[in-house]
Amino acid sequence: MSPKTSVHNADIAAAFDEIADLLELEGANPFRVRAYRNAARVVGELQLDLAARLAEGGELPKLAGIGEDLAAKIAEMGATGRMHALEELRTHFPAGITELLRLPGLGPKRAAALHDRLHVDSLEDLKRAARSGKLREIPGFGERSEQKLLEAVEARLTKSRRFKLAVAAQYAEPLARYLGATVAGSYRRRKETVGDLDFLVASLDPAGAIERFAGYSEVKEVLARGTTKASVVLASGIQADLRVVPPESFGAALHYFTGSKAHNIAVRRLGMALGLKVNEYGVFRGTKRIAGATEESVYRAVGLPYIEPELREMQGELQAAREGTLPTLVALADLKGDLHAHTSATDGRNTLREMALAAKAAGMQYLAITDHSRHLAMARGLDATRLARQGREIDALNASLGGIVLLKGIEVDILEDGSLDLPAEALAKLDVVVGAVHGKLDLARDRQTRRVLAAMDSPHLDILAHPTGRLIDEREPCELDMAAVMRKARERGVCLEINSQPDRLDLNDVHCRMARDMGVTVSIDTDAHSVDGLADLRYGVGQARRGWIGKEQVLNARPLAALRRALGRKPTRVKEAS
DNA sequence: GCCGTTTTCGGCCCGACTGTTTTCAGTCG
Repeated sequence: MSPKTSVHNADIAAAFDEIADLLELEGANPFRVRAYRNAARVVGELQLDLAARLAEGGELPKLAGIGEDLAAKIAEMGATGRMHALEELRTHFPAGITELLRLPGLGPKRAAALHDRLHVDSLEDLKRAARSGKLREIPGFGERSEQKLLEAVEARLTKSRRFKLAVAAQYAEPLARYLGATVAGSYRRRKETVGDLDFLVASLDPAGAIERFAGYSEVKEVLARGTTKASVVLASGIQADLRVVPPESFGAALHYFTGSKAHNIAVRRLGMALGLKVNEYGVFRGTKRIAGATEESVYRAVGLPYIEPELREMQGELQAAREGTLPTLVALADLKGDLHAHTSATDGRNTLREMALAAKAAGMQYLAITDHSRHLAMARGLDATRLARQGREIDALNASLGGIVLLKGIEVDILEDGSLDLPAEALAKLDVVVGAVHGKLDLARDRQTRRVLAAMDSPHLDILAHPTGRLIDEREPCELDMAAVMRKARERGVCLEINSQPDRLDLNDVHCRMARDMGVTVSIDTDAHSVDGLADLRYGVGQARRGWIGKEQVLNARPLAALRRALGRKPTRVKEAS
């Protein structure tokens, strides 16, 4: 087989991560492990498709943290679809062992102990061992960790496998291009994770389209194959369905396969009330097709204006459509800049200058540099002195670069008592202060809420970053009274961030809608840790759109002058935090 | 395993927290 096109950056990243896991279990040199982890992150974030580049006979670009050895492993995987070193390592351990490491509170040392002493090799094994009370008998474990692990493993086992939107995109986009297809389903609705991929092709030659689909180089297994539809599993494990319809049905089919199911049912019901039949082939009066070539025509036939895919969740969109009050959703092109980004001064990988040039190339008017503050030791967070020095560097760059303005900022830690991790004098000199909770994510709800509300009472805080701290499928959101946070945000003129990192998407869609309904301004930011991270903005935009948010409610949809006015005009402190 | 040399070896972001220990290893960010 020629798997050249079937390897994506996400696959290479996953292989490196798995090697890192297995090396850790073996007790390998931690710096070697870190090299693999770092490489996984670099490759995973990269916008350039490495295997495609290699397949075209191109050279691997020089990437920071990828030396001779790792480059050879990437090349091997690009050429063969496999990585020998990984397969060799796998033979040292049972297959399920790495999923244990994904559990919070379980690292390589204790996972190895479980394996060695209890033969726990999978989530199922762990559940049994924890239930039988055997875990607590192992040194390093106790009653409490037994209980916590049991909860974690049960939560994990009840979740079906879904792919994060940005990962799914790596598989969906090349296949859509290959087929000349549109991706429908929850992918088109920009849900944060997707279960499978739905492709739609308008063609008078369905057999040819099906043939081409089944012959795609990444197809691992053909589950079903008919004359107008087929289902396959791709090498990545994601299921892909193709439906082929004639052009006159394309809009109806696109509507049908975009969903959500509840939205479709409601639209069909509207049609029925008008004596119409709505299905994936069109809108029919009796046997006469009266609409279906475009989605607009389908909606028009049932008496509605076009409804954007992100809104089709039965969250009031039909009523709003009837009343003519559908929102005009924010679009990527509306955003004028980014207010949360890191540099190599802390845990970013690119310099100030590189970030500035990349933001300019991406068409941004401004980019706020918001490195971490001192409390985040792991990131070598900035103290007031280093922050001031960075400010001078920014002044110099702003004087020399054209076409992009760097704003001076900080991602300041919100400490456990709600105070900010830098002195007020230092914060007062900045253009924008982004505050975030990093440690102590597991405080009880009332304490966590008090902490965040107190931080928002600071006259310096402009934006509350990734408000819940969740990591999709990895870490639960912290316990927070979001309604109280939103009320405080509105009262204090603090913006809530929609963090665009594909692992975060925090605020999530529900909270975005809440912010919209409560009139809270949001800021859609990348939290980029590299120049490639700037491209994640579209994922934040997707969540904002799912939350009905329009550009007037987005801080960084404002041009620079208006942004500066907004940042400078905060309500005065209303009352001290108690 | 990478990197940058002080050029072929030695350093590599490190402090806080937790539950377990009784002085700290493991985990996290």
